[in-house]
Amino acid sequence: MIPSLSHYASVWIVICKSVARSGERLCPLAVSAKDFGTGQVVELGVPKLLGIKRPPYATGPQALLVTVDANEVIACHLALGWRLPERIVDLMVEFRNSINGGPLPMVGGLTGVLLWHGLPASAVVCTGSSLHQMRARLAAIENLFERMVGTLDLGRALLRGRYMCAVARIEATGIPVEQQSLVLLANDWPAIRNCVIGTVDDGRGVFRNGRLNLGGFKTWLDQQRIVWPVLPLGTLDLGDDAWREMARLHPDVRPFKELRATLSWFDPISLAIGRDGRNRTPLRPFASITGRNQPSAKASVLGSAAWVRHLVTPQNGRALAVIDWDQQEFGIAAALSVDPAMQRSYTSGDPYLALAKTTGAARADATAASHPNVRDQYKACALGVQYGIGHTRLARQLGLSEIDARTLLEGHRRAFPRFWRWSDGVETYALLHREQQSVFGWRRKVGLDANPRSLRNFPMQANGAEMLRLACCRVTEAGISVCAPNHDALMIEAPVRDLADAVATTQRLMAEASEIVLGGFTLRTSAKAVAAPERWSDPRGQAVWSAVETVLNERRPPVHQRDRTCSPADPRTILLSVYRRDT
DNA sequence: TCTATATCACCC
DNA sequence: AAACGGGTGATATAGA
Repeated sequence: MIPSLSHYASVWIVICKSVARSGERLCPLAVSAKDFGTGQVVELGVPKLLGIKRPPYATGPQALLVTVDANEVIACHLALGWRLPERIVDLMVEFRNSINGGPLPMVGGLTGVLLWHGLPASAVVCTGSSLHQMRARLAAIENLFERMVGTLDLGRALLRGRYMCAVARIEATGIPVEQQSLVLLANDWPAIRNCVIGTVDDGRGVFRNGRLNLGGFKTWLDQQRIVWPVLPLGTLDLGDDAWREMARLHPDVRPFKELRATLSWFDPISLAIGRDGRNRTPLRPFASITGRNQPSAKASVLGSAAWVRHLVTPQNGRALAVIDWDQQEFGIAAALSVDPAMQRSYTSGDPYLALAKTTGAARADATAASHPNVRDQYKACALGVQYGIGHTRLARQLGLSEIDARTLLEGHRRAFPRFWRWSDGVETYALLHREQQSVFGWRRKVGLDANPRSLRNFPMQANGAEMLRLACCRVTEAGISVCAPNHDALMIEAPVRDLADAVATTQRLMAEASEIVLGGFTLRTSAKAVAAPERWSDPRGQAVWSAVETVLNERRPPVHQRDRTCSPADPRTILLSVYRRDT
């Protein structure tokens, strides 16, 4: 046995074969495992697998499980009712961590990793019986483990493996969506979309043929006496910033802004909805350079335009809550830079106003209500600094002169000098060591041509991801149903009477996760909840949702029919599966 | 005609 | 040369 593994009673290589239709829970087909010490092999296939009540290998703290898709293995455990492994290492995740930020293998999957390490890969791509393929995979993974084990940071690899348990649980839970509206949308989206456009446009000719009609838009702007930002060539600036700013200044612009996403790419058929009406998408953990999850945007209701979240509705007797860290990245920067002024700003509860006060732009007795504009400017400044914004873009974003934007940024530098020294150090360290890493060892290789703004942002984003992963672990391990993580937030679900407790527990665990990642500095959280039969709502998507709902209501069956279709004996889910695109 | 790249939407 | 980080994805355009 390899020395670093000597205190494990057993080390098992485990692989699974499974199928997962879009939106459905994963379905196990086969499990193969090999005892790394003794060479004993266990092979379970379909019907036998389903009759076995416990895994054919140890799962306690003395047993180490090694795999290349921990999520799949754990999902199989969940589907089979097996207890979950307490110590699991995912070699694909560890490989990704070892090369992250540098060039990727030419080939994806296990094959690419084997080739990268100069190990034979032909056996895992060869055709043959299912059992033969499983054996070839198992042998290849054993080789790979022998090659990688010396370089593994086992403690941190186990933390990432623990997160995979949370991922499998969350993916199995999914987000409840209200199916009648979804079925109506999926059934006739092009027509409904046109009706929604018509409702929002209301005869003004701003939209035509499903897209913004420039002539009609200009006419409407003239009528409204709205002066729209113009690009150097004289054409209207239809970029994101211009829309956002104009929507803020002119409420009538907002519905048009919200409509743009709907027109350009939303398609209800693409949402991955299971027959039980839950939105399940692979979270794709560690898919981004910073270690964030990266679920498919089109398959998830959380990845679509904000109005789509109005489909999220808890089932009867249940309730949902979203809990997010307040100003997470600002808080991380304050903690890691150990900037006392920045930490005081965070702790004050309103970092942006606190910054304005520190610079002298607002008096000590100012409030968000009394100084909304000053607060907005310092908010944009503080958020922009996290991404390394320059004065030109800040000026454009806020409609200020470049001089004024410089003054804002200079105020940030004077208010938080320790943060700026730390940020300089982050960039210097990354370029010197050609590497960055989060507090628990999510690494990124750095080239000398790296974008300095990316280097300076990495600690905030990567440690934010670390914090979210730890929270996912602790909240799911506390027995709370987590529907989805969302970068700085968790969506949880519980029976209505239990929700308050679940929210309180989640908030406590998220606060503790922030302390663990940030060395004692606590981040606040905020919660928003909704109970059945109410639907989730998002102010950003309100206008388009209202139009969608108006169109849908004309198409809903009359109430006496609706009662029938809602009864358990006649599940609407059958309808839904008809419209769902097969994988 | 197909693929690579760029642009512009959205999310955090 | 660009000057706001990390992504997904649809669509348009350029080039083989």
